[in-house]
This record gives sequence, C-alpha cells and structure tokens, in this order.
Amino acid sequence: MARRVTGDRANGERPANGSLEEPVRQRLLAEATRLFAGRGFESTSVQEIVAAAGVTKGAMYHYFDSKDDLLHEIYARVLRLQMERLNRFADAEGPVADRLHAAATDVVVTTVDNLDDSKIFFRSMHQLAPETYKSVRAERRRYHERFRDLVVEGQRAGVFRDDIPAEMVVDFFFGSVHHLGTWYHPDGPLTGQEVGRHFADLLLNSLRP
Amino acid sequence: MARRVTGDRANGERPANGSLEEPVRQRLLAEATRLFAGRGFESTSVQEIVAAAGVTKGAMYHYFDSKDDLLHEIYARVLRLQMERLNRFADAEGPVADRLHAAATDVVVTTVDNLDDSKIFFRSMHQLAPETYKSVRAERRRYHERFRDLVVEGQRAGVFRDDIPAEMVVDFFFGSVHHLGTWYHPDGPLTGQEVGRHFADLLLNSLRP
Amino acid sequence: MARRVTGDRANGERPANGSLEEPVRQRLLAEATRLFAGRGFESTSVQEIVAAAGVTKGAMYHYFDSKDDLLHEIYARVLRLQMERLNRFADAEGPVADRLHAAATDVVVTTVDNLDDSKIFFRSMHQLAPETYKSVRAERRRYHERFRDLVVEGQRAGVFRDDIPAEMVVDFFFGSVHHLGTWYHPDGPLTGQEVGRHFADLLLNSLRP
Amino acid sequence: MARRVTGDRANGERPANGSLEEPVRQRLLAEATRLFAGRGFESTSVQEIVAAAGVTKGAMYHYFDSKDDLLHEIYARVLRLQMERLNRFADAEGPVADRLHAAATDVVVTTVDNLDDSKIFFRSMHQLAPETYKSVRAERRRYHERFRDLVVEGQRAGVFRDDIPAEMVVDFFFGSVHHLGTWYHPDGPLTGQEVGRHFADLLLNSLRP
DNA sequence: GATGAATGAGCATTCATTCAT
DNA sequence: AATGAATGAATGCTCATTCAT
Repeated sequence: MARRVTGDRANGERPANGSLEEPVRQRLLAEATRLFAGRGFESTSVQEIVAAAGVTKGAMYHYFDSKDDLLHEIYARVLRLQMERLNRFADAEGPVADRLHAAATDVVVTTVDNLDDSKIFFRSMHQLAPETYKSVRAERRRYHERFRDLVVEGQRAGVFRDDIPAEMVVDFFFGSVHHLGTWYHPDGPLTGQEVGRHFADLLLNSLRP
Repeated sequence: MARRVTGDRANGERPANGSLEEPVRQRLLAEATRLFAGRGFESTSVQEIVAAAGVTKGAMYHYFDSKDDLLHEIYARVLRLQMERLNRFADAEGPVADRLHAAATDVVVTTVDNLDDSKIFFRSMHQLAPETYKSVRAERRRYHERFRDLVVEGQRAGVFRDDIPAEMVVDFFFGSVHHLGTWYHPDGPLTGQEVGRHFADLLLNSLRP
Repeated sequence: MARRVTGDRANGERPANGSLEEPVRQRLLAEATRLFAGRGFESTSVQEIVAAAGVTKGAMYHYFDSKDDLLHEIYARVLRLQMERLNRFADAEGPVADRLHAAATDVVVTTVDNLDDSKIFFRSMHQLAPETYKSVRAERRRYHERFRDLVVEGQRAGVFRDDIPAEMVVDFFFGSVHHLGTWYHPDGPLTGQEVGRHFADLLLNSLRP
Repeated sequence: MARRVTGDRANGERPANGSLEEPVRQRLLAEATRLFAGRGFESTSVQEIVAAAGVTKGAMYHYFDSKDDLLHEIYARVLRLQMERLNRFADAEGPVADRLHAAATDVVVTTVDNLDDSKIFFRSMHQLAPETYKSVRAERRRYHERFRDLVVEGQRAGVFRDDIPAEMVVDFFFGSVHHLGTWYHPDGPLTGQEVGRHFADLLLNSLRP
C-alpha cells in the first residue's frame, strides 16, 4: 500500500491550500482524469499520465499503488462528493417533491461540472480489481438508495404514482444522468442548470399520479 | 476491407447447428460480443476471441481487417436491427402516443434481449478508429432523429408538452435505455416486457402536458 | 517445382507475341520487379505482388515455387541478358581498347534501361536461398571474368597499365555501374548513352599506362 | 526520442571492457551492426539483436525508439566518422592531387576497416522511415559535395580533365568504394591500404587531362 | 521523495505457404 | 489453371511494474 501524504493528518485537519500542499498527487489525479475521460482507462498508459503531470513513473508509484489505484481514487472522490450533496438536498426542509426536484437538478449540474469524472465512471468501472469494483458498486448502491428513499417517501405521501417500482424510477433517471457525458457539451446552447431543470421536470412529471 | 463469406449453401440446407458447424465468421462475432461485453474491448485479446471461437488468428484476419473491424461489425448489426424495428413501429397506424409507447417498449425489450451488445456499445464505442467512430455516431444520430420526430409529432399535435426540447427528451430516454446493461439481469424479477412497459409509461407520463 | 508454361516448348520455338502468350507469368515478374526495386524484397509481400498483377495467390504459386523463386527468375533474366550482350561486344572485331570501351558503354546503357533490375540485384541478393545464391554468384563471376579477360588482353598488348590487378579494375568499374541505381534518374539531365560514354572514358583513361 | 546514456563516469575511469561491462547501448549497436550486415535489416529480428547483446527487448526499447532508430544511429555514427576524416584530408596542405589521393585512399581504408557498416549502408538504407531516410541522404550528399569540391578545385587548376562532370566522377568513384563490401575480404591477399592505393591511383589516373 | 534502467509477459498484426476444390 | 479459406509461426512493439540508488 502506498503511503498517503494525508496519512499523518488522521485528525481530519485540512491543509490550508489543498492544491499546493500535495501538488504532485493532485496533478496526477487531474491528468489521469482528463486522459481516462478522453481515451479510456485501458488506452491510457502510465507513461502518458506521468508525462502530462510532469513527473516520473517512480513518483506516481510513490503516491499510488497501481494504475488501478489511481482510478479507484478518482472514483472515491466522485462518490464522496455526490453523496455529500445528495444528503444536503434530501435532508433539507420542505415538500418531498421540491426536495427531489432540487436533488435531481443538482446531480445534473454536478455531473455536468465534472463531466470527465462521469465519462470515466461507466466506461471504466469494470476495469477495477474485483474487490475495488465491489466496494465502488456498494457505495454507488447506497447513493441510489438514498435517492430512492425520496421517491418512496413521495409515493407514500401520495404525491407520486406508485405503480412503478421506486427502484426502477431511480435507474431510469440515473441512466439519463450518466449519459450526459455522451452528448452534453459545455459550450453547447444549454447550461448545466437548464439541463438540470428540464431533467428534474421530466422526472417529476413522470411521477405524477 | 475483409472479404465476406458468400454462403455457398444456395440450396438452402442448414448446418446441423452444433456450434462447430456454424460458419467461422458468425462464431467469431458471437464470441467477440460475449467477451467484449464481459471484459471490455481493450481487455479482450484477439487470442482470447479466436480461442473461444475455436479458430486461429489467421482465420480471424481472413474475415476481419482488425480487432477494430470486429467491433465495428457488431455495432453495424445492432444499428441495423434497431433502425429496422423503430421504423416498423413509427410507421404503423394509430395515434402518435400509442406509436411512441410501442416503440419505446420495443427498444427496451430488444435491448434486454441483446444485453451484451448494449453493454459493448457505450463502454467501447470510443475505442473505434476515428473514422469508424464517426460513422457509428452518424448512424446512431439518425436513429435518435427518427425517434425525436415522433416526439415532435406529438408536441405539434398538442398531446405532449412542448416546453422541453424534443432532442433532450430523446437523450433523456435513451440514457435510461442504454444503462439497462448496468443493472438489468435476465434472471431478475422483471421480464424485458415489464421493464419496457414501465419505461414507456414513464416516458409518456413525463410528456403529459 | 512449379510447372513452367514454356515447359512444353522445349524445341525452342517462341510464341508469336511473348507478352500475350504468358500474360500472367510475365505480369507477375514485371510487378515483382517494380515492387522489389521500390520497397526491397523483404518489405514486399506476396499479397502486394499478386494484387498489382491482378491475380490471386494461387496463380502465383502455380507459376513460381516461392517468393524466392520469383526473385531468382528476375536474376536469371538479368544475368542472361547481360552475358549475351557482353559476349557480343567482347567477341567483335577491332582493337581491345575499342571493344572494352564499347562493352563498358553498353553495360551502363543496359543497366540504366533496366534500373529496377539493377536496384534489386545488390540489395536483395543475400535474401536468396543459399543454393540459389551460390548459382547467381557463380554466374556473376563468369560475367566478371569475361570482362576481366578484356582488361588482361589489353595489359598483355601493352595498351593498358598493368600495375593494378585486372580483377580489381573490374571490381572498381562494376562498383560504379551497380551504383547507378542510387543516383541515376531517367528524367535527369543525362541520357544513359552519355553516362555510358563518360564511364567508359573514365575507365579507359584510368587504364592508360 | 529515446534517452541517451549520460555516462555517469565523469571521473574518467573506464570499465574493464570485458564485453559484459560494455554499456548496454554500445553492445546493442555493435550486435545490430554485425547482424544487419550479415542478414540484412529486414531479415534480422529485434529478438535476434537483443539475444546477441544479452539484454531484453525492453532494454532495447529503453535506449532506442524502434528498430529503425537503431539503424539510424548506426548510420549517424558512420556519417560522422567519414565526414571528420574527409575534412581532415581535404583541408590539409599540399597540391590538390595529393590531397585527393590521400582522401581517396583513406575512405577506402576506413570503409574496409568498417566493412559491416558499409554493407548495411546500401543494402538497408531504403528501409528507413521516409523522414530519416531523407536526413541520411542529405548528410551523405554533403559528404559527396565536399569530395566533389576537391575534384572541381583540380579541374580549375588544370591538373584534372574537365570534360567529365565532377559530380559524375564522384558518383563513379564512390560506387566503387561502396561496393567493396561485396567482394573485399579482410583475410584476402590485399590489405585495405593496398586496395586504397590502387583505387586512388585509378581515380587520379582517370582524371589525367 | 524520487529516479530511470530494466523486466518479461503480452499485444495486434503480417506473412509465406498449403490444400481441398 | 486457379481459387480462397486457413494455418501457425514470427514480428515489432507496449506496458505496468520493480528496484537499486
């Protein structure tokens, strides 16, 4: 297991300036994200990553156990971020329809803001080592479940139709979200907000009893 | 361009259809589909494919120009099938809502019936050579346009809401369809028909004015 | 051993129109010569040759035993032609200096007229099977000896300097001839005749006592 | 571009120079030269080279970009050496005939001393990548031009005949030199010096007005 | 922390040749 | 006389990873 630079900050305090504190590690993650999104995980060589980050292979293997580990770290970052945001919206005050609408809009906006992460996620997930793969799937499932709970809440409250399993509604909606990477372009006619609102409208409309 | 087998079985008799009688080309396509769906395009070696098909590498390169060409042929087959079916449903008689519902149900059923093809499509498409990639995207776009025309037709007829661009509705729906490969299991609780109906219901409901 | 189409014309009679009688074999030799000269023997595939000649591989292996055999036939043709011409000039009437000058001029002209053959000769000779290689070398040696005899004849007659071994003079001169392929261009400023005369002048001058 | 070994032996001490102490890069160049001369570039596999040098393929690709690059390095070494020597002789004191004679003798001696390099040069040059090929040809042309200047100098001084283009005299002479590899054997009756003197005599004699 | 030489297994692809038809 | 499917061995090259320094 490669030593983490954060390893000795287990008390949770954060460096004052994240991007300057661990520049090599951050740069490696950033370049790997960009390259994996562009060419795919398998088609990106460690050599390309380290060259893009301006470091040597030795440096990369100092911070990460393997190329696979690099991918895993990218996933961990995405998962952490999405879960945090979902919790914030789901736990807010107000009618469940409003909270679901807000959460749905936000996940679109966040996805669009981190489109590279999104592209990588579904294209390269199956390249993870089995153990890692399982843990990522599990984390992902927890995220879906949190979202599904909102749907169930609405169904129980009678504001959403309940003849379609909530589970499937979630898969239906996230399929749409995950495919943003295949068609959305930041310099296209629509902002992330606009797409987010439309998607949320479609979701809420589809749930009307 | 690799030569195509020109079935010299013009009399119509068919092989007993033990897998060993199957023409080499078909066997290669079938095994490649299975393996690409399982491990991804990049992680599947030509050696694995030919071993699975019980032929030699030379035979594969007799029928296909490259590993890339093999992937392209798989795509071409899928695209052809889907376009045919969509046309059949779109050109049928009846109200546009019914036709859209039928087409939406059918694309889900077909996807579920060829789940390997679906898995390959979005995971490996970007590994195609640029030229091939473009032609596949173009074909895909034509398919989406045909589907979008149905939505537009309904919007003009006033039976669908028109405050969301038809284009986006299509991307929204097909995102869901294309992600079936990540969660649907043939031996799960739901048949393809059931999922298809639910998906079509959600689509139609989301379009209610 | 591949059958030769000429095999059943052992009596020596020739077809009225050589190029139409054995079109396939001639076309194969012609295209092979062109391609070997351009890319080298090893870098030219049998596939390229048969494609250029507009026939199939099977046809090529009907007329020639192997790719090596094809090269050998090219050599045999060149060697035959050159030996015939040298004999004609060497056996003519007149002073030895004139005969050597004429022979030297002619070999340059012939080389320039068949530049592809010349390019192939020294680039690809060592790719021949050992046995074939030996027989080509032997034939080549006979050619050199016939040429050397002219030099010796002149040295004995006292018209050529004899302090340099005749053998070496021949190697000296043919080195120059064989390298024509690396610099001479048919559409350059000089005709083959002009180069031939200059080369012969240089040779004769260098032999002045 | 493959990285070059940056001899960290700045103190000047040398390895015992048993062939195992020799740097990997040098050993690869030496063995490649030997094998290319023997079998030709195309017929020599990278596997054969690395086996002969006692290293792995990976090591070779660490020092050289490709098999092509290996050939290019051999060429660069030869070209550098020959240009240096020619300059030394051409820029010396004395009559132009003496300087040309000395330079001509030297190029023969050097060629004979590095006969493998010479064999490779004309047999395999056309296998280089187009760009590399051009640069080698250009360097070669500069060498020829330097030599030609000596001939022109003699023609202007009236000590050489000027009815034959100097350019052609150079091609004539270097053809002879480059073909040494096809007939000269170190263990034959003549030393390189002897051949060099004879060749230079023939050249100078051929230039007598 | 970081280097860079070296590994060794694996990759897609090419190719001359064969052979049943 | 000619086809074209199939072979199987070889080829140049890439790559994630290791390790002495």
